[in-house]
Amino acid sequence: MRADARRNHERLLTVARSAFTEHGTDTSLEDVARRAGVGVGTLYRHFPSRRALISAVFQSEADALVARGRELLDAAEPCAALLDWLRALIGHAVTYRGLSRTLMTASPDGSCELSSCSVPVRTAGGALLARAQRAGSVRPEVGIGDLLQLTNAIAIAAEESPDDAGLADRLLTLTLHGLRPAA
Amino acid sequence: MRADARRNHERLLTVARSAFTEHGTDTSLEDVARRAGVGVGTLYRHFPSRRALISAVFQSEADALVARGRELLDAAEPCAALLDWLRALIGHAVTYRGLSRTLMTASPDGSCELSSCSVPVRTAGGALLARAQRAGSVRPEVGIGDLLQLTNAIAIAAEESPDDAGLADRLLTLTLHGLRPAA
DNA sequence: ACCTGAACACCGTTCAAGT
DNA sequence: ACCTGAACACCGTTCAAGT
Repeated sequence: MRADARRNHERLLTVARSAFTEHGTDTSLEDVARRAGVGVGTLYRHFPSRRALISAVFQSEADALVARGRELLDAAEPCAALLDWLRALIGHAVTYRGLSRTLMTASPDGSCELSSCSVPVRTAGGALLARAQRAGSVRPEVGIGDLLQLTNAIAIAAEESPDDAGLADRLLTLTLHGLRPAA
Repeated sequence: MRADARRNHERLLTVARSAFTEHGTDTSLEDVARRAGVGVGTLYRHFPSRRALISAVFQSEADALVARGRELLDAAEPCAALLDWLRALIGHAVTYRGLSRTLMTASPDGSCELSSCSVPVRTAGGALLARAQRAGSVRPEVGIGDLLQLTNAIAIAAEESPDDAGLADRLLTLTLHGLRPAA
């Protein structure tokens, strides 16, 4: 890659990250290009679709989530570890408004642009869930796919109610109660 | 209201209803106007915003939900009645893709265009929830606001996974488990 | 090899002119 | 009193021309 191309690539990522934080992932791509000091065409050359750009921006957060998941596998309380991790997931989703929506549409197999983010995240969550299930603190019939969809749904609810700061946590707690096996 | 104005109003409602069913509530308003045989300006005269149009279309479903809620207040099992009603709510939301999103942003007080729909629905749900709580089958600290936000969130997850027909039901079941008081 | 930005298509919304 | 549709603003995406 040519030096200027590489610089443009990185500039676009930086600008896109802050634009997504400020205005959500639906922000104007024209605006991103302008703020990065490049033509729109250059943006499309580097990131052929909005999803590709979102994916690239989210990649580092996804890595962090996977790393956090690995740490939490050693935590004392498997169920609390799972909750912590889901909270972290929601935190990322709320930072980039609209991300949850994009993640929800990412198919579980590796077929779309978001797979490089969503598949490892899914795997990390799956490990935490399985551990909590082995410990008997989560119902065995719950799947990681369902749990992630529900968590993303909660993130969307939180995005839409910015004035209710505790909502996501309350809904997550409710969900966690639902995960516990019947007595 | 003049006769032609009344006819236009009804035509717009009919067309909007089917357009929302086909393409979701994000459908092109220009298209709705065209299919109704009126100019765009006429659409805006009758419904000054997209939300106003959505609200008008949803009004009759909201009425139906309220009626269903009243019936279910006499059902034998308070908790099962609540579940039935939430399922019905999700059904409406899935029919009009995007509706849940709009409903989620409707404030609980009567301040926005959607209040004429959302407030009565909220009240109906609140009655069913309160009954289940009095019967001791739902945790007392859960509020109707949180429950509706979560239900709408589940509806969004279902919309985004059209290939997984059972998703909404599974997530709703999970939630209902969470509502049960700790043993 | 990469970049630019004009060009095209599309949509939401408004408003002057018409009936 | 109501309707029409052209006009404006905005955005996503493509591609011919430039370096």
